[in-house]
Amino acid sequence: MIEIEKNKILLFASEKNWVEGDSLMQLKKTSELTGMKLSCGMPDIHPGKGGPVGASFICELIYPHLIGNDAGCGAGLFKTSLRSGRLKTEKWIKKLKGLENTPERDLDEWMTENNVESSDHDKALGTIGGGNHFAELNKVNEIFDQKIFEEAGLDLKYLNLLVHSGSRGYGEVLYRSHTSKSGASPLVPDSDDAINYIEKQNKVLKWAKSNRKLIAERFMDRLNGDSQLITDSNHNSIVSIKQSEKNYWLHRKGAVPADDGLVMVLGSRGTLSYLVKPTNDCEKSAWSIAHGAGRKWNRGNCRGRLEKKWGVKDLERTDIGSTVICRNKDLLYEEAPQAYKNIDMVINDMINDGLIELVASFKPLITYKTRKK
DNA sequence: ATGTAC
Repeated sequence: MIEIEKNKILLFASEKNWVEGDSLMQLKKTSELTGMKLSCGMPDIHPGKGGPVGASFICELIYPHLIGNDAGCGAGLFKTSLRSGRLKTEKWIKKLKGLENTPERDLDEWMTENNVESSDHDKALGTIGGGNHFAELNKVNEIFDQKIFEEAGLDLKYLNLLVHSGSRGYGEVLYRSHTSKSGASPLVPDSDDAINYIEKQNKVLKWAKSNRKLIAERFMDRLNGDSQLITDSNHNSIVSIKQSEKNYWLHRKGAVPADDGLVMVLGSRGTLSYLVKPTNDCEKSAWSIAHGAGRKWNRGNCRGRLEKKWGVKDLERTDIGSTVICRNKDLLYEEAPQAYKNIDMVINDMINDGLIELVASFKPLITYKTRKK
């Protein structure tokens, strides 16, 4: 951990972890906002639109623009009924299609069964979305803590599904409800607007979690199997916390709660992802840990940097042997493993700072993004 | 990131 400003700005990264300068400038700028008590950069910090991605903030006020338009975005890990000893990868790839479309099943029934409140965004429920979102079938690669692994409900003999998605248009509407008239200005806690915003946000967070569950079910419908939730954590949210009898608002942007069970730290599609157990020492990082490898290149650079050396066919197959389903060519390049930092650096930094213990690692087999051009 | 924008 590097103390950029004593008790005010902390960076949970080692000296050898390359961190883009712009993201540190953003971290500093954010720390100067009115009411900001503590700003923490995670080891996967990189520049974002309203502030850095991969950061947690403890603040007296509420700043929606720091969270952005995808509140509730997160990752869910599901155990599937597919045996890991019987891979039918080619057959599965053929069967996986249409996940970007409105669900074919009876949504009303599903929403009732799963306690999802109806909203203007029902049609998007169960769809993956764009950007870095995906649904990925994976295989346990290594178990570091057998006891926690088993207690979590995982089993080496079965494949798992990792779903990274968010709140789709619902979060966008929430974001705009504040920023269209108030921009980057804060909400004052206990004001009607603040209460209303947080209430709406909490609905959005629930919706996004349900979205991941339905994506998992739709994915497994196509492979004639089922899925069982192991752990789900969002990485874009604002929650209230109490510290020495005072109320604060904990903002997490591309950072995962460290006080709510096991967490999947996402690699790129060409590397392992890690299931970790946050430690009680995470108080020092505002009860937050990194959400993934973190971008190395911004989206606009990727195709230009990679196209000469790697074609579509190359990128559809990763070094780790997994297959990527992504018919959108720009997106295929934007989300190439090369565009991300090394997940092992992020994991090692967190271990060395005492933030996490490893439970298991997972190797991707099929990463579904979109069949639409 | 987004039922994507002048």
